[in-house]
Amino acid sequence: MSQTLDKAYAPHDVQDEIAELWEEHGSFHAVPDQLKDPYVIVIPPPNVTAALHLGHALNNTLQDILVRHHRMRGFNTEWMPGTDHAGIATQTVVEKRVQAEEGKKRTDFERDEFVARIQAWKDEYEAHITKQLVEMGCSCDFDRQRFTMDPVCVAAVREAFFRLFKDGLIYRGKRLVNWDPVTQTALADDEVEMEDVAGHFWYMKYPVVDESGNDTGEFCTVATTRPETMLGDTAVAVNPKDEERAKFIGKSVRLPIINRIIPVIGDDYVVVPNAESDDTKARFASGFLKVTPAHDPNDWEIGQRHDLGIINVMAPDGSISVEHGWEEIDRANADTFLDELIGKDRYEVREAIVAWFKEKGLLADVRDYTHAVGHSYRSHVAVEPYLSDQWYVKVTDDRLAGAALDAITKGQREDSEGPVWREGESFTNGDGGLTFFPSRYARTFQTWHENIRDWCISRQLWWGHRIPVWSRVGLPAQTYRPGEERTFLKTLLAFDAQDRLCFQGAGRRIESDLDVENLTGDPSYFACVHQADDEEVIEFLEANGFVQDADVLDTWFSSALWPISTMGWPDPSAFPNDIPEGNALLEAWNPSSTLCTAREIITLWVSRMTMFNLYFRGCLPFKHVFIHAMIQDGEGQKMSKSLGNGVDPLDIIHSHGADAMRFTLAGMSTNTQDVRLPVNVTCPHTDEPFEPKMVTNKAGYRVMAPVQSSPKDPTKKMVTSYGVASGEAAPTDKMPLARNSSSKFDSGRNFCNKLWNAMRFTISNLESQTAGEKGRTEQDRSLADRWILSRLAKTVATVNDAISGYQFNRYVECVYDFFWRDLCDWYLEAIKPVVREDDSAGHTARATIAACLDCVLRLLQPVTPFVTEKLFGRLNEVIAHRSIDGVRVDESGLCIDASWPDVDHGLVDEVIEGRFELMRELIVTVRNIRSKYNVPPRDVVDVMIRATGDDTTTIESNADLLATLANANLTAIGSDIEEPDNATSTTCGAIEIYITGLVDEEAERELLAKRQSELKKSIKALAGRLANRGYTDKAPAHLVQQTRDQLSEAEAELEKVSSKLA
RNA sequence: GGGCGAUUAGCUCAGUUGGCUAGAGCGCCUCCCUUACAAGGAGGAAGUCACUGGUUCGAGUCCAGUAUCGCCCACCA
Repeated sequence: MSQTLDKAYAPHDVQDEIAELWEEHGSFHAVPDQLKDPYVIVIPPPNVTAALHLGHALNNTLQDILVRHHRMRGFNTEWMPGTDHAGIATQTVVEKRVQAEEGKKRTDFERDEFVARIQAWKDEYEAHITKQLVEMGCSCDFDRQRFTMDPVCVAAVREAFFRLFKDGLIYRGKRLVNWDPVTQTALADDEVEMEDVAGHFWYMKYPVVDESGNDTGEFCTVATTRPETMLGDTAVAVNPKDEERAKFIGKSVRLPIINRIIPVIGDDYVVVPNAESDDTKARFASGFLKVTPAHDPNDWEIGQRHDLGIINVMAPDGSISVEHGWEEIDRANADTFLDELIGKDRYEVREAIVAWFKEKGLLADVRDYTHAVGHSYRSHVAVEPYLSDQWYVKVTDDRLAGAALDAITKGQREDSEGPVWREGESFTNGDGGLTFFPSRYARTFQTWHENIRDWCISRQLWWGHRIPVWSRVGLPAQTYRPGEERTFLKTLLAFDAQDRLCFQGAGRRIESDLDVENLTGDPSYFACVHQADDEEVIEFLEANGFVQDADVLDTWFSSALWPISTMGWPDPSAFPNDIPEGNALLEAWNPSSTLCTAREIITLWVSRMTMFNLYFRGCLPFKHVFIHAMIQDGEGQKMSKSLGNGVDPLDIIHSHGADAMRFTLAGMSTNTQDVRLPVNVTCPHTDEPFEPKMVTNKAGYRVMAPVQSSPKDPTKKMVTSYGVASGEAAPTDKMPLARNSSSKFDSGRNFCNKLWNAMRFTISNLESQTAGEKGRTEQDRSLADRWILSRLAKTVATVNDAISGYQFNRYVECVYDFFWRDLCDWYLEAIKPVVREDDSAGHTARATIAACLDCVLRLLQPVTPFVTEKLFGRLNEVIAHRSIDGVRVDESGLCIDASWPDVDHGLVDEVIEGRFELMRELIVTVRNIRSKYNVPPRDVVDVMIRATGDDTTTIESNADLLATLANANLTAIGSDIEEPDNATSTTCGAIEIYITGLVDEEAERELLAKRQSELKKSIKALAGRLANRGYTDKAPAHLVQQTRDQLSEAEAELEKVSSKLA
């Protein structure tokens, strides 16, 4: 039944109803369809750490625009949603929450028990995120929603790990991790906070020795901020270019206290001292660098380059220890002073060592020095670089990084060699290479791969994919009888032959009997188990003293597989409930069409997906990478939960509606890299705005304090520390957070309302008349009809072009201009007198407006789906068949399933547009006069017009437009009109306008004088340009001609204006 | 330190192979509640396009440098 539309668009009355409608129709679901071209987007899975913020809202709005657009164009369209387990971030949040609410630490729980806690958090946030997506109107195929730890994804992770392990692309290596000695856990880089510390540079003298170990009397004076690590020094380095000190290279020094003889080596890394330098380091450097590979990342690198020894001098709690990697001989040779240091804290030892050097006369100098030191965000103590064993993916291999480089599309790769993908191994869809939008980001991708380092994939966490490797590492030494061991290994080989297991020993793969025979009693085998559920293999290993690695994989390992794990790779048939289509999914939808993401993730994610997809499936994960802007707050900081400045899209939906939010966000999506979005806070109970308080967050930025209102007293606002990132309270429970909003979204809301009312007007007119078959043909069209259809044809073309080039702001602005500035401001006003008439003009106007508005709804469906769907349904009730000559639109029950407008380019008519433009200028000129003379809106003015040629015909035959739009009655027109006495006169280009009955000399002179000065200025500029020989000779002929025309027109008008003033 | 980007109206931003007499939304000023819409309509004011040079007939647009700001990566003996 036909409903009446309310006077204003109320999003909340419409959104739920429309969302249900889409769900009933299953409009979001897709199955592979060979008859259609695929259009597939796999969502960048948001972290389950926290609710989505406006950055996600932008990301998802743009994806939804692409998806809805392609769906309407008839593509086999799939948008696959899901979430990421976000290892460290999620575990941290839950740890904080448990600590805050129960006062317990993670280590107070069993591993399984704590993982269950995290799982519960994940369930809660996954539900919230899904709700946010639904409310935003995202047309994701929720039937296929995935999570990075779902069984399908687990299977993919196991397969990928196993294959890489088997192919020698996963290996075990040493790495310095950020170690927190208090909580005794490793920290991710982003959990380390830099704090400036007022410390010292100590200059310590190491005696140089000769071949027999006797002091030569020379010294190398090293400069350090961390004297305590000297116990682990294994070299002193100098820069070979350092003329003064290079002579020491090749000599040796005796490390004080320890009496270890260590070499002096040459390495470019060392800074040459320079007291005048701008570089602080050069001013403080001594030229001799103590090298402690076990306790400093750079020293580690140097150690690798020079094959130096690695001596860890600390226990996990940060005390000095000789139990974690010392040679016995070092202890034996050391001074007894060492015994006094063992077991003491690193800072205590620092002072003791400095005192010792001073006492022995080996302390050359001490200088104050303030520098940044990494601190644990948890315990706030200085982080210790700590040596540990980790798993690595050898991404430096050509099969990974090399393949990713080759994937960059021709023209976006710097060295211009183009795609180097091998002959015969064409990309699945033959589309060429990986293409970035905007193209500059291809460079980020390229440089990353050119400088890539092996990827450390193990994390000391509980939440994530457990590393599928079993070993005896770290267990008490066992006795192995060689014979039994051989039998054991041969059993492993048998499993290997069945592809159920793969193992490495002594750093390489063991795959034959010969390898087994050659093993020389080193029991540190690493066995990778292929299938997660292969109990037989696991039991066998564990029965032989093997235990599974305690670590989990880096989150990005499973994310890297996202485009294929979501589709069931490697074996979809194992998951018939999740993927009933089997292999058809991967075949049809991998590679996907577009990855839509933010630039921060190019290295972490885009790179790894590309490498893995190419390696495992031989094709790209996606063909286009679209990088959109980052949303910043009003202070220019990135919007993120951890900074406490995130805004929940549901807040904006509350204040402005989902469509308004989407419309504004899409309109902000320019090709710049940052967008600022100032927000203000409203009280949740009254929506009254109030001034937010600014606070300093942990990163040292000034941010808006999150605000909550007290549940007892809604009018009382309280500033609290932000809930979500710090793991305090979920936004859905306890006290409601105050809502954020921003006037930026007003334009979107206003637009939706305008659309709503334009439709109300149109429908009322269509209802009042039979909306039949009349008026659809070309020949009955008026100037206004033809003009608006010409504009429509151009608009559709521009929209198509904008969307295919990911120019979302252009798309939105273009439809905005057409709908508001052309259709509403001019066309609707122009047809008002005729639109209700039962004549040819009326029929044509009705058919034209119905077709135009139908097209507007379709063009806008991708960006404002709710309001357009609602109005589309309403329009359907009034008139189902809306195609007219040149404009083809199908009859569809739902806008989401409707066809994209098909408009003949032949409707574009520049002559018609020129005529309408003439009328428009005329009307604006008359309005301008009316305004200056304060003529009341209802009063009709009489105008006489002097014009020539075509202009006369155009104006005469469109006098109705003048009457309707300027409330002006054309009394006379012609080339021979004489200026009446009782009239005010003005010019509009070559046309002269007299408005009779209006006489105000002063006002008229004022207007004319203003016009005169404008014309003079213009003439001066134009004439100046033409006087320049360079311009007339070299500029394109049509431009020169245009300038001449403009000049003569302006001169003619100036003459008229001046004569009136005279 | 390496890379990327920004600087245009009071605010937030457009301006895609140089042709601009520089635009939009919000805000501001004047008038209008005219039966689609006051979340609206008509009219208006407002910018040495960060600065300095260069290329060009012509620079907001291209090049070099300076200043300020932001992001990513690496790092801080």
